[in-house]
This record gives sequence, structure tokens and C-alpha cells, in this order.
Amino acid sequence: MKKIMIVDDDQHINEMLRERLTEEGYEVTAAYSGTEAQMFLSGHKPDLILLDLMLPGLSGEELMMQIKGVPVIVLSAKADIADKVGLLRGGAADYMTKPFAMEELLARIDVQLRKAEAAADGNVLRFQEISLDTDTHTVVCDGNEIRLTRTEYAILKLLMQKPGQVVAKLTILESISEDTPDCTEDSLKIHIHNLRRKLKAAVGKEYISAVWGIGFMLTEAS
Amino acid sequence: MKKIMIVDDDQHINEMLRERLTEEGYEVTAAYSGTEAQMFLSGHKPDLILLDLMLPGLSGEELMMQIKGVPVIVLSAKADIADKVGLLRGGAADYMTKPFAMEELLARIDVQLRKAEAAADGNVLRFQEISLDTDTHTVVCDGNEIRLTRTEYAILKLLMQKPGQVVAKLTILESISEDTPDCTEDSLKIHIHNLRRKLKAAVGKEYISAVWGIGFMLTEAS
DNA sequence: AAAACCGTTAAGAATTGGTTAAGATATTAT
DNA sequence: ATAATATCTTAACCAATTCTTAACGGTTTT
Repeated sequence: MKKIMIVDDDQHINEMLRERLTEEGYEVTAAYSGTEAQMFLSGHKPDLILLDLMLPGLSGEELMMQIKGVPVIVLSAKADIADKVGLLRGGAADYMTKPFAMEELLARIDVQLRKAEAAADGNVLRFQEISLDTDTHTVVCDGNEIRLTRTEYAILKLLMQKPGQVVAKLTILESISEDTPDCTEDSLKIHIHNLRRKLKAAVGKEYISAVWGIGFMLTEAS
Repeated sequence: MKKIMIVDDDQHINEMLRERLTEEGYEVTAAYSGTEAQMFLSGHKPDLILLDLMLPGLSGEELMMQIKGVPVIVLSAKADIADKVGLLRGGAADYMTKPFAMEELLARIDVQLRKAEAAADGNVLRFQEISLDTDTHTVVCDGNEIRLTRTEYAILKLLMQKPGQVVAKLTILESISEDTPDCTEDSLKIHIHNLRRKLKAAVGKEYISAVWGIGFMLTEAS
């Protein structure tokens, strides 16, 4: 569950935001002054901060300087462009002028959160209980990591990119020809066999089925 | 010099943008249709794309689906919120409605570019007890500074930029080829060896693990 | 029935990773 | 400029892993 912090001295706006964001499934913390926010942030790290600029105590600009590693969306009544420019250059992730449409704010929040997640997560292909992470180059099956060789990994990745579709033997050979130039249909046979063996050892299932004369594919078999 | 691509069929806007961005020191490429943009992108990779939605040929939305790894700022006459929401969720980095203020656009461009750079650059990279300062060019481990050679530093930096992710040997070689043009996989082997030795001398841990046939990565090993 | 294809097994060949040491190159100090 | 130092590359070796080849039996197509 993502944690969002609201920093705004306007009680009405603050509560409205909290209600709506809670509805959306976020864990919300509210602060009504810069110093209050500062205090909270010294001990916690939310995933995103909604920050009003006109704050009693520590100003929003000052607070922003101190925030590192958490995306900040600035909410402000100041509509003039000079401020926008300064803020965006100053490190704000995004900017919205009051009054704003709640739906747009939600969308922008979503963007910032997903961006942070994408940086941490990476690209993962999934097929039933198999997941293949192209960043860490690992394959996990039902929680257990499976050790695959370079070629086995390349083949499985190819199949998982087109789940349920036949991938021609020649396509596979071509695709892995950079790594293993002298791979023939004979050796491909072995790689497929080893792949099946390793997958079956992890979960007792057959995933890879052969299509006679054409190639191989992932299926939802038993 | 940062490369920006403009995709807009309105000749007036397109040229105005190009002029101003060129003034600002960007390298600008202009396209007047979706297909033209698509063609260019198949062979080039700009640092940022300004994309109009109403395009002849391939529509802006379709084009956006195909763009990966390059931030896109959408320029559109559509002002309604539903569109904004859809676009931001669909992968746009930012959104501006026409007519827009040039200064604000420049600021938002700046933000996106610096964001991409920050992801790659950063000042201090950390991984467990190792911290690498790109400003002072130093590596500190548990308080002790480690003396690394230029190449070792470059390799470690690369690995620390993607902690827990595999970095291909070829990627490493490419990345350090400026400093050491004739580095081969053989010599890379030695640099990794020396890096490991120095890190282990500082803290008794193994950080760098090999991924057979692919490359190396930082792991949370013992 | 013959030919082509798939699945399995085992063994030898080839590649890769880790290590060590020596020679080549670049950098710094004298 | 020369010497001293640091750094980088090459080579060789072993161990571990991975890849290919070959052979055999079963199945499907022609």
C-alpha cells in the first residue's frame, strides 16, 4: 500500500484530499505546517508528497529543498509562470494550480508512483507461476529460483514474450545465434529438454509443448 | 548536447519550437507526421520527444505506445481532463495544452531531461556499506576509503547504477571504452578480480557475482 | 514401409570464470 | 629527460559450466 503525505494548511482542502486518497486505497498522512511535515519526515518516508507552498512556519520552498528521494507534487494558488519554472527547476516532480480537478491529480499521482516503482522493479515477464526478470536475469517458479543457462534463458524468454503462440524453430535459432552461433536443431532439442526438466523439477507441470514440424510454444497444460 | 524531437503537423508551431529550442542549445529534429517520426526513431534515439496528438498517418497515441525509454511531453489542443488522465496513465511524462507558454514548456523540458540524467548520474551512489561519490571520484567502504583505478571505478559505478541487476560484459566494455579502448573480456576479468580483492580487503564480503555467459552484478551476498 | 520429426540419454568438446604472473603502457615524481 | 610508480593488457593454467554431437527408440506424416 502506497503512502502519501499531504502538506497543506488549508484544513478544507487537506481533509478533502485525505478522504479521496484514502478511498483510492492510499495510506495518507496529513500535516498542516512546514515544521510538522519536517518532523514527520525525519522519522518516516512516504512514497509521495503533496505540498502546498503557502505554509505557516517553514515555507514549502524551504521544505522542498530538504526532501530527497521522494517525488513532490506541488499544489499552489500561484498561477503565474515564473513560479512554475522555478519550482520545476527546483526539484518538484509535478505542479498543479488550485483549484484543480481531482481526477487529474489522481492521474498525476499515479504517474509519479509508477515511475518510482518502475525504477525499482524492472521488467518482468509472467506466465502462470513462472516469472522471468530481464533485469536480474533470473527465473522464479512458485517462489523458487531456477538456474538456467544462457541459452535456456534466451529460449524461455522468447517463448514467454509470445505466450500461447507458436515460435518457429528457425526463429529460436536465429534469436539465440548471437550467443551460440553453431546451435542446430539437434542441440535446440536438448536445450528444450533441459528447460522442461528444470521447470518440471520446480513445479510438476509441462509448460512447453511441441508443434509438429513448426516449433514450440507455452501452453496452459497440466 | 541534448537531442529533442518535435512531432507536430502544424508547420507554424513546429518551426517556432525548433527555433526557440535551438536557441536554448538543444539539437532539434522535426517531424511532421507520425510515420515520419516512426521512421526516424527506428534509427535514432533522442533524449526527449515533444508530441502532438493530432497527426496525419500514425496518430500520436499509437506512436506513444511504441516509444520506450524516451520521455514524451504531449502537446495537444484537447483540454479535457479525461484525455489528460488517459495520456498520463498511458506513459506520457508530461502534458501541456495549446496554447502554452514557452517558458513553462522549457521548464518542463528541463525537468524531464534532468530527471533522466539524475537517474544515470547522481552524486552519491550507495549499495550496502559501499558508497561511491561521483563528484569527488571516491569510494568509501565502512568509513575506509578504497583506492580504485580509473577502470575499476568506472566498472563499480556502472554496477552500482543498477544494483541487483545484471550488467552485460559487452555493456561494461562499451561503457569504459573511452578510457581504455583496448579492454577485452580477458582484461575485464582481471579488473573484476582486482575490484573484488579491494572490496573484500575493506569489508570481508563478496559483492560482485558473475552471471554465467552474461555479465556481472551486485548482490546482497554474504 | 519409409522418411521425417520428437524425446531421451550419455559423453566429449568448447566456452567461460577465477587466478597468477609477467610484459607493455601510461602516469607521476625527481 | 629520466627514473620510479602505477595501471593496463596479455598469456597461461585449472576448474566449472555449458554446448554440441551421436545414438537409439518412439511417433507422426507421406
